[in-house]
Amino acid sequence: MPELPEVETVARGVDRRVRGDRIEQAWFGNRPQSFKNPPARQAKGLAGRTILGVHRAGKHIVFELGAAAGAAGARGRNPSQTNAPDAQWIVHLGMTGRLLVTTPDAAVAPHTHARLELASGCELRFQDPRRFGRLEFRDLGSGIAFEAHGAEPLVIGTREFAELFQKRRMPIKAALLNQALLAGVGNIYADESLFEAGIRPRRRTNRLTAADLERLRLALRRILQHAIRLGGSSVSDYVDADGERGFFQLEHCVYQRTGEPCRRCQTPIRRIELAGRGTHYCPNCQH
DNA sequence: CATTTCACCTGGTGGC
DNA sequence: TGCCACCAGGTGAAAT
Repeated sequence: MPELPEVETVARGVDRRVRGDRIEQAWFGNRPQSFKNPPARQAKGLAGRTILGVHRAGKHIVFELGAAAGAAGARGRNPSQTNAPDAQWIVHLGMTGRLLVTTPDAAVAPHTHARLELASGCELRFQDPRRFGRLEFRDLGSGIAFEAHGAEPLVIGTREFAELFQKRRMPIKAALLNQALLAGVGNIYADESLFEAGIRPRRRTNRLTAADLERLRLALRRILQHAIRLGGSSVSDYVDADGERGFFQLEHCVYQRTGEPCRRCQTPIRRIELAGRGTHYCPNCQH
């Protein structure tokens, strides 16, 4: 399932392939739950725009878009010399979303909900069988720029991280999954970072010491960075923008290893349900 | 207000 | 071999 490392990998791959390209036209499907605003409006807003760059914010992929070229610039306004974006396209992959750069003649996979034809001849395709993903177009002339609600786990410092959790009483794993606190952590990396930090998932956040929280912050950062280097975790059907799988699933210590021996102490990994999610930990290494 | 639960989805899996 | 119940989980709304 796409979490921060997977989304980062996709965003980098897409950026490398489409930065500077122009969207000739866009085709959208009609499954309403895939769209935060009407697909016809998204298609119209995207057509003709230039892709200035693509980056990740939390679990979202943000396309920064420049004004439609050509005719639009002729009308008195400066043919915007600046690279300031005037629109954004925001992609959330949900559980099973894929964002792929393909050739136009590649077979269109089932559950493809959007296709962007680019001036270079490539196509950018969004497919999502389970439809937990979301597509959103924002015109920055009339709306506000996208912002992830939570802090970036790779950037946040010691004090700010501790302040996020010290006042709350929920289990630490539930807090890690809360995107309004930290943006980008999902089920895999919550379990793996709690193992690395030696903290049980049910521990209440306000009962954690400053040392616990700092170990957790560093564990999160180390694991997320390592996972990004390995192209993310391909546990179900995750692939990057070129259709390639990641390799971090080979290094999981607890996630989906129920009953298997802990890599550190050989104790069987235990599975519980927490916040409605399968949760995995080592009863010996985590306290 | 803070926290917990549940519905939304479909492909893959395991049991019979 | 076929059929079906069940599970996976990110998010936001509803419930507690």
